[in-house]
Amino acid sequence: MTESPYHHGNLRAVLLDHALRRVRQHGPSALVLRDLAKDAGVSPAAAYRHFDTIEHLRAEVARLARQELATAMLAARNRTSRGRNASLRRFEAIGRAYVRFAVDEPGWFETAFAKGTVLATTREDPMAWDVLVDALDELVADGTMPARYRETAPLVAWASVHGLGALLSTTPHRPDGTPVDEAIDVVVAGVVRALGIIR
Amino acid sequence: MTESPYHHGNLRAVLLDHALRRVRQHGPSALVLRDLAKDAGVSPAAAYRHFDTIEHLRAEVARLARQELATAMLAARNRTSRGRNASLRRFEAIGRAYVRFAVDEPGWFETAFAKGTVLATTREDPMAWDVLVDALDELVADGTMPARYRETAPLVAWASVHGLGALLSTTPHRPDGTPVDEAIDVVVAGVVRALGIIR
DNA sequence: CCTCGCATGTGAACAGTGTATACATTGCCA
DNA sequence: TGGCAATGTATACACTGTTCACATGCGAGG
Repeated sequence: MTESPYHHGNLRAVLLDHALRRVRQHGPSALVLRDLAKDAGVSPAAAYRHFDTIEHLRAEVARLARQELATAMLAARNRTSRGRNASLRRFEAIGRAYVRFAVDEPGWFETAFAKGTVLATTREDPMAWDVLVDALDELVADGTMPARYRETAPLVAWASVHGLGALLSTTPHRPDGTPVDEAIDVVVAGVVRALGIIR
Repeated sequence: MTESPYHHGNLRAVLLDHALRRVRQHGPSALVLRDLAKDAGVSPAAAYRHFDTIEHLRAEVARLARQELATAMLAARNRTSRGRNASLRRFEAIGRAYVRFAVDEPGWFETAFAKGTVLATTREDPMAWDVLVDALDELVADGTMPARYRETAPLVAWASVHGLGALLSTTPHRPDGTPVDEAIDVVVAGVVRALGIIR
């Protein structure tokens, strides 16, 4: 495959793949049309057969980045062992994974939430949101979390981890400040208290 | 003043002023050198006598935007009446002001925390950070907040309001979701609980 | 007071962007 | 098999940031 110069068939996917790779290493600003075209061995104008404008391409890459985030959260969730306090440990693992993703993959994280790319966070790709909601339902179901906080819990939890993630991925890690892992523990513990959970 | 084409003396300040104005209305992407030069009635190259590169200009504009944020927080703090629970109401007012700034001035908020412009949030311009820390000290001093949470409180509070602000200013306000004011109330209440404060 | 030096601004150019348009190629289907 | 719609090319254009040689004028030292 990938022989004929014309019609190699999946140019759209190839462009997105290279975009995701570039953005991962060098951030959203590394997403430049002509470079992607060169990566794919194609003329710059060819991209316009698949994306009306580069903003549309950018939006799609952002969606894929958000998908990566959801995958990381889900993986962390499934990595958690069963047993005592499993629901709480799962919930904490998800939160930690969110911030970890922001720190370990700053390029993807920044891309995921770049202005103009998010049309409706919870509507369009409910994956990450659903992972959170399911974890919260579990907490209520086994009595770990008071039901009265259930309604507001998603926003409280999401704001906290998103804020920490944004701060840690934007600000270069200062050697004097709190180490990353401690910061994560602190914020996750804060969320747990905010949800009325007593350990 | 502003007569001689050459050496109008405060070009640097004028450029920053126009940049702040443009960025306020149309976001960070509206910061284009040639337009700023045109605004100031000056050749594009003139800017290079005051800024090595546009990134330096951007960084300075970001600093000014963060200063606006701190000013808004301080104003909200001082607008709070004295009386019963004054320290808590002040603290809440500060948090609300942070998110309100993100919602009401998305251009400035986004500019303030754009990647690469924040060298060390808490170090470089401690204004906003200090406002928060002072409010927390007050809470501990009058016994509203347990002292054991004092150390981790700044990070918990900051992450929450910054996260909500980032989400609300990035995501266009969806008519179906929680109204902005309710979202703010929910998150602020969450922070209060996370800090072990019982109303 | 004058003059010369240095800070500041100008003009023209260049490389790198996204994008539009006219044209070329190919796969597919009637 | 012939033609047509989908896909890719070549070229050009407007708009970025940036550089460099040159122009200007303010202010300090004779």
